Amino acid sequence: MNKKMRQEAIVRIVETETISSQKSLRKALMEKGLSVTQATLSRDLKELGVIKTVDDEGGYKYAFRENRRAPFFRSCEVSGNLLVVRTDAGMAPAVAYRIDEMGLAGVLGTVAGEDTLLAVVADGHDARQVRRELGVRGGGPGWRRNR
Amino acid sequence: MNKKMRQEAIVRIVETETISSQKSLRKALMEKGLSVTQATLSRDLKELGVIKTVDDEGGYKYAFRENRRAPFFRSCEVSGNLLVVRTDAGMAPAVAYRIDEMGLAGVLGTVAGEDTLLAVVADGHDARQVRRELGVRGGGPGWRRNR
DNA sequence: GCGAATTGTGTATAAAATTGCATTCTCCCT
DNA sequence: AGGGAGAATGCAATTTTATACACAATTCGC
Repeated sequence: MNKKMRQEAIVRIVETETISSQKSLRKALMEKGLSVTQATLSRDLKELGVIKTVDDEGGYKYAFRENRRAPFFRSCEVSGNLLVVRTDAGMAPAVAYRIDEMGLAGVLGTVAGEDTLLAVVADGHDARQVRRELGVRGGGPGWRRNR
Repeated sequence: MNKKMRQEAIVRIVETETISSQKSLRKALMEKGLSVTQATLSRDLKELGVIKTVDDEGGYKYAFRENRRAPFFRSCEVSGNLLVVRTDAGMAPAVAYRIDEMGLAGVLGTVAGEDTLLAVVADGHDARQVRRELGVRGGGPGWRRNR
């Protein structure tokens, strides 16, 4: 998929270069052979949690917002009535706890290992729908770790 | 001096209300009897380090750029050779894991309950220093810096 | 107190970001 | 394979934000 590659490229660029407008980010992507409109960048940045901050010496610069949703979240797939959620090592119990806490109607319960957890979806509920309710966007590891 | 008052008002508004454009911030200031142009707000926000972030439910919202701690992190106090870290419910193991992962020289080990964890600091190391290394900002709420 | 330098602000405008809408692409289900 | 639901995206228009310039206010050295 293309969105994924593009967003990965954006992550890299934002991390390594000083970018201060979507236009110049677009240019940087062009140079990597990725063509995209500025509107899409606006959406990507929102999705990735990239914000325009003020750097210490008075300029504007894009950066990742901290407080990202769940830094430890890796991916979430559907299999039958199960959600298989992968997390950073050791984080599965915490994520499971959070899911339980949300009290989604369709979730019967969760069981967590170290970096994987299963959420069991009730008969009559759509696992895919539950996944959506969990707020899982683009599926895969678009979610970035802490540093 | 008026700038000071105005900026204090801005701080208060940004902290307490959900503002997502300079125009609506301007309106909020109007209601407090402070009249100012959008251009000045742009400059004020830059100066105060207020940025437009993406909130958890997909909207834009102004916030201070300094408030950058993990959402699950609540507080961290020092007592003797212990760090007592409070977290959101269920998150303590995950946080403990992260601290272990950092491999700080002064940390002998951690033990986590549900929303609290202890990190044991080795003799000869300063717990306060370790706390700093964990990236915990200076004491108490309301913390903010302006260069 | 007086001029020079610095700082603050408004106006107008340029630059940047967001969004409604239409279209296309991708899965997933039968 | 075919169809339908969502997701992704471009385009265009709009909204939002930043800044160049001019001028007023304040501060600082004397």
